[in-house]
Amino acid sequence: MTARRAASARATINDVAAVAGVSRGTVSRVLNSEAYVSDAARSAVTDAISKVGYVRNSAARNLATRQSHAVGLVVHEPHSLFLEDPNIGSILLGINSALSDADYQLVSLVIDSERDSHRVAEYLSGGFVDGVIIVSARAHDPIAKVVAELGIAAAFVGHPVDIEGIPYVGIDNFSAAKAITTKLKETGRRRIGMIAAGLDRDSGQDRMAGFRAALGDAFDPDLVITTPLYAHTSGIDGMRLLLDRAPDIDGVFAASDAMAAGVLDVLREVGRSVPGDVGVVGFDDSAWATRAQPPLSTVHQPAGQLGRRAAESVLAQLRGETVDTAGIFLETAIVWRDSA
Amino acid sequence: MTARRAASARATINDVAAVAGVSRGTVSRVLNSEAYVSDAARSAVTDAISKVGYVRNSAARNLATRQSHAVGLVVHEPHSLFLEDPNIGSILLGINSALSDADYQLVSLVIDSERDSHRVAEYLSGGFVDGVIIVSARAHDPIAKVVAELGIAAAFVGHPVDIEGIPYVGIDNFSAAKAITTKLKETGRRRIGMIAAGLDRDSGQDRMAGFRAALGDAFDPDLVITTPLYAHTSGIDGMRLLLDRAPDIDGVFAASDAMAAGVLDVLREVGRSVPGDVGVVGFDDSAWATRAQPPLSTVHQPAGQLGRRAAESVLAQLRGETVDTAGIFLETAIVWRDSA
DNA sequence: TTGTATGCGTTATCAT
DNA sequence: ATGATAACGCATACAA
Repeated sequence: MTARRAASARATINDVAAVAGVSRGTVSRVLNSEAYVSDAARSAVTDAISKVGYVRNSAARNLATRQSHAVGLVVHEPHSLFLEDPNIGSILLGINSALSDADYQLVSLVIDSERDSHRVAEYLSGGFVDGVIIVSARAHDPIAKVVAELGIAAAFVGHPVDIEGIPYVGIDNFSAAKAITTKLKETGRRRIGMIAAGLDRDSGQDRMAGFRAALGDAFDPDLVITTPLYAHTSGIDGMRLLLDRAPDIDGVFAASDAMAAGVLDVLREVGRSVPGDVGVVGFDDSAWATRAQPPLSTVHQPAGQLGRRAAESVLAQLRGETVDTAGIFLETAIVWRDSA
Repeated sequence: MTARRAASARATINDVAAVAGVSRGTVSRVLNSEAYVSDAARSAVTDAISKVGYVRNSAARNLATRQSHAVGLVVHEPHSLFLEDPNIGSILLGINSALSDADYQLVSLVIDSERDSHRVAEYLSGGFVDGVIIVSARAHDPIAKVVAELGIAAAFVGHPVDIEGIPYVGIDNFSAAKAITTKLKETGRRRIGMIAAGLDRDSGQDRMAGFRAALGDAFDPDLVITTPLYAHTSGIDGMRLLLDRAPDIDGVFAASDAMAAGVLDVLREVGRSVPGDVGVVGFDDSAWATRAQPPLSTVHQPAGQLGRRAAESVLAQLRGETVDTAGIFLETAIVWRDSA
């Protein structure tokens, strides 16, 4: 057996109009639920629609309205994002949910190569989408720049440090980091270190600042290890360094659960108990946190809401509303488990 | 500061034609790299294109050609898939890569509600996409049925048990399961159990059959625990049951790494060493495998290739080629680590 | 090799 | 409240 292509001719508005005994204009009006349609005409049209099995042709509609009824989601570095970022899935679901409610289609634009980057840039300027959502852009992001210059409706999830004038939604990383560090301190720790990452984004900077604020005078810059990636291996390397610099360390704040898991591995390796000898806290409340031994105390991010709010911002812009670009910050919650 | 909407009028083929001093037809020809265009005309057109900053309007093109140059990826159960399935990210990347090469746009259609399901079904019949790829459909999947009836170009990643006539690409679950079970047996184990899942798909059935085939006469149906989900908790529950039924068990094949990790947790809890007392093997070669203590011996899936081949099948159908629907099976590899 | 004319299926404008 | 009719921007068959 072999596969075949689509066939059957599709019904058009003309067919519907003919069956309903009205004009195309009237059909179009009921399709777009406009006013000024008689009940008789309306029911005749809806009957005809189901009778001929009409479904509207989007290409023609997009051409006529100059809108695509689609919103793009730009996904950079898909490898690290899809395989490492614990929140991306929930963010995507939140976006889809909001868009779905408004009958917009989500189009995922994944950038996995230089070629993709060009294609997507062209895609965005080509009218394929009415708006765009960008997740975790880095500084000097070329696509983000294109979007800013184009003036297309857009929103960021997470805020790139070098782009202004585009609304964004994120969490208050500073307060969250400060809160969990404070809680860690309150378990009686005296020498607390941090493994910081992603300093090329606001989020990374703010987590570090929150840590520092929580410690106040007790803050020791030597006890802060910085690393580019939020990866498991970064946690391992970071903890080794920390142990070198301060053998008497008794508390660690890792800026991600993945890194915190690495910290745990090193601690087990050198025979220090958790939370007995050392208290460890993470960030994200990802699968890493529940999987770890012991399960991690960490910061929960409202990932789904992050996506939903970003989508709603784009939708509002599309409706012509004026949107504040100051940034929306969603509440986080501390989840206290057994690692501290 | 406030955000604004798109503005600037876009250049059309007419503008290009005017600047280049040729007709629209000629411009269209060089755009589609057809033959019968003089070098002079071609270079004049390309110059004009960059001069006026022309980018083609897809809606108009789609309307004229009656094609969308887009392929949909239907993603069901996004929660479990994005949050649990270790391979979905790589599959998506493989699809995108193949589509990108052919200048097709990937459109992710996520189904997260009844409403989504209807929208997507309509979307598919509405000419928004030329083809569709469906990942891990279950039996009685409504979307899969719509696709089958529509006769639209399509391919499955993984094979739903009740749909015929649509090409699919997957791995040889039977052989893979048989191979890793055999290898586990060869480490000297005598009482080997299995935790099976996803029996509503070919993949789940085949893994169980492979396990049985590897054991031959030593196969004991009492040592096979079946569970619907490939989840971590399923592994925990399954291992407890197994321990009840066969306290002398010394080997376990879990049908996913997530479940194998659960097995490990239970074993640690009851004080049995791995791989000393019990040898454990998983399936997927996901992050679970490397994160586990000890790291899991498991079956590696060529996830990226899975996606790529499915996309290529759809592309071939779109070119009008006849495609075999017998199923394509990709090679797996055993990754031997420390858990057995 | 190139230009012209027509059609793709909607929406939107203007009469009626 | 409804019906004609003109865009929308491109591809393409046909003529030249």
